[in-house]
Amino acid sequence: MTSTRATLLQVAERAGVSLASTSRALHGTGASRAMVERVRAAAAELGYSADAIGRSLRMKKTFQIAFAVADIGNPVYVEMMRGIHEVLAPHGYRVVVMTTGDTAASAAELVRSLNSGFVDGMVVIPLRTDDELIAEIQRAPVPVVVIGRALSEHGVSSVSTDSAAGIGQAVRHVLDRGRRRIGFLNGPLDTTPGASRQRGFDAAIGAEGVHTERVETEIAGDFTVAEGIVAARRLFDRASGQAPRLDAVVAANDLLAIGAIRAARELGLSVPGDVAVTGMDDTELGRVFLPSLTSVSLGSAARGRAAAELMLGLTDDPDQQARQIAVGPELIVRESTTDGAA
Amino acid sequence: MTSTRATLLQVAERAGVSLASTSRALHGTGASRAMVERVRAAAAELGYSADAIGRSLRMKKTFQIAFAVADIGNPVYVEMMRGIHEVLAPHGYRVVVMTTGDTAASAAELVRSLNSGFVDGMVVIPLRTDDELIAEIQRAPVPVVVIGRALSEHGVSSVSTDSAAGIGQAVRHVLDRGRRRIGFLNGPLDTTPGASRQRGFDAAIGAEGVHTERVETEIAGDFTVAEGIVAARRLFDRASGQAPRLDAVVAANDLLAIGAIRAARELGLSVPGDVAVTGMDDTELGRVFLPSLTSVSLGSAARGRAAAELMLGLTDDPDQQARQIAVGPELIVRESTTDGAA
DNA sequence: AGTCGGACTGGAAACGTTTCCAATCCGGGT
DNA sequence: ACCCGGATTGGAAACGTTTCCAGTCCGACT
Repeated sequence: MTSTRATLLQVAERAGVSLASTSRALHGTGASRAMVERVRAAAAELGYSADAIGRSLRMKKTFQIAFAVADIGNPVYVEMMRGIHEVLAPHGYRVVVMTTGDTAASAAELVRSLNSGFVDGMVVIPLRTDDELIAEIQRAPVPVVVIGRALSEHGVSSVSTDSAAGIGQAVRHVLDRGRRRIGFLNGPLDTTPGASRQRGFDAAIGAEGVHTERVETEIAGDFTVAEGIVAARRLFDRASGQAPRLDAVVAANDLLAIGAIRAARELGLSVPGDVAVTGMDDTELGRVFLPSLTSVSLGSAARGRAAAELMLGLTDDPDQQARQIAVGPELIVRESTTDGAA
Repeated sequence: MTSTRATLLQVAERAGVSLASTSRALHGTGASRAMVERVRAAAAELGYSADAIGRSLRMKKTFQIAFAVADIGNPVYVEMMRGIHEVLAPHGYRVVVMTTGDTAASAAELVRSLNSGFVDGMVVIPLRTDDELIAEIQRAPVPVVVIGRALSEHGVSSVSTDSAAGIGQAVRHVLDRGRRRIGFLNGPLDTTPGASRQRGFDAAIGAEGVHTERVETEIAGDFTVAEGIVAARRLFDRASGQAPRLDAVVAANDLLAIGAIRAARELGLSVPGDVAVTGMDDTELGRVFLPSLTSVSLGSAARGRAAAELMLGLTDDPDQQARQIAVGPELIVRESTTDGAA
């Protein structure tokens, strides 16, 4: 019952050999069979286990990767974290979670904190991106991988997904099902996802050969169910007095979509009978909801895994060229746009 | 554009003062006004920021706390992590996430890994607990706080909740609403939550003055929606041929509850009309579900915060007496047990 | 038998920080 | 003018590990 942990030096003394040999014997290279055995025995007797800090100091490697998001607790981020952890853990890396806050400046500060060297790299999902943040990423002392916008022009490694194209898939899907009066429920336009999804919607509606009777866009205060309900009410209200009621709502994420469904129910509208609803992100929430939610999967776990793979490559060779990986969106059709009749 | 980060020694040379004074000036105690200014200036010019590893080695403190759960990704754990992070971050602690795997042995191994000293403490949520795990916790070189079972008798700090009492609240609630044919949908009995919730259910049903017409228990293979659906089908099937159909299902967590609702819908049963359903954990999933889910809140975020507070106390004084905190369960009534008629 | 080379070992330095201890400085009281 | 003490300062050690370098040993080849 030693109150203090055994050190390598103590193992060395116990085994009656030098510190250097002890290290070699335990770490594994260039030690004789006999030496290894002898040292192992001594280490076992003392219950030795190597100190991570001492090792880190000497090796200049912490075996830790930071994962920074605006809000741990958001299901999408959680799934990414799971993906990241899944890839990194088998390689001996620990994952440190951090929160960026929701401004680009606070994210930049977090990136700057990498200077203290507590981690070998960082995977970050900035809600908003500006030049300062990009500059900070470029001058970071360890590899940084961005999940979100593709940043090839800045020489930053990133994992992106074409959420604009994803919204396009959703729009075409509801058009295919004969809907012509379409509402788009988006989140704040000054966020990265908000901006690109708006772009995707406008492009899809404006595309060659698309015929609609009515198109409305409404912006929610945030990407949450609560804000989704409020904004969806406005959307339906706006559409009410006038002639044709909306028969489809394309939402910028699953939470907003669920908000839309709840608002529709309040008005006595059935989903998908009166109004079809699509979400985005393919969260568990949407999967188990009633009706289950048609949603555009952006491959959260896949993006997390991809980011982790990129990171592993960069930690091996920090000077390698920045790479971009794109994960394709995929429409998952479920009950909220299809029930009974085709 | 120095390719390598500045070290304290470089700052000292630049300022033309000793290493010791430089450290004091930046860290803050026992340095003259002039010295502080001089060193600060030099540090700023070099873009110096202290190396976390060097500091950790010397101070024997990592400013990191581990959070270990079976499965990051489970909404309940995520909320706890958020609570933990919320309390710890302002004190300068980082949170390292780790997965225990679902056996007691693998959790024990994780606790043993604390010997490498990469972290100042650990908050762990063991799915299963055995003597080895407890022993490992007791001999850990840093404070360990357990969320789950109260472990006062072993001198282990823990944050617990009386989920048995919580199930009791749910049972009484459905009884109050006139339901008499009650099914209990539980998860595996060899898990900590499974065991105590079963105990709570049995106690509530067996309590003085409780009148029921029918009581059934069904065990799902896991605490998931998918397993919940399967087990709920068995529950309803079992009840079918015979006379009175179940009019309430008490589920051991929200995921199982949602599984029960889906299974009920398959059979054409309305919720809460034909069958009332309660969950446990008060997850966002349940909050936004349709119908919104009556659920027993075990205060996930609150337990996370409490565990973090305990941890802060222990890192200040590792030898202080182990403490136990209990967070009371609270029934949150929503649509799945009440709609229209009282 | 003498030399060469490979395999192994030990000494010592280095990673970047904080802090103990001794030394220096300065002003004020005698 | 001298000494005392508080306030600052610098030197050096220490935290625990890995790894460079030089040295030792031993078998094998000429």
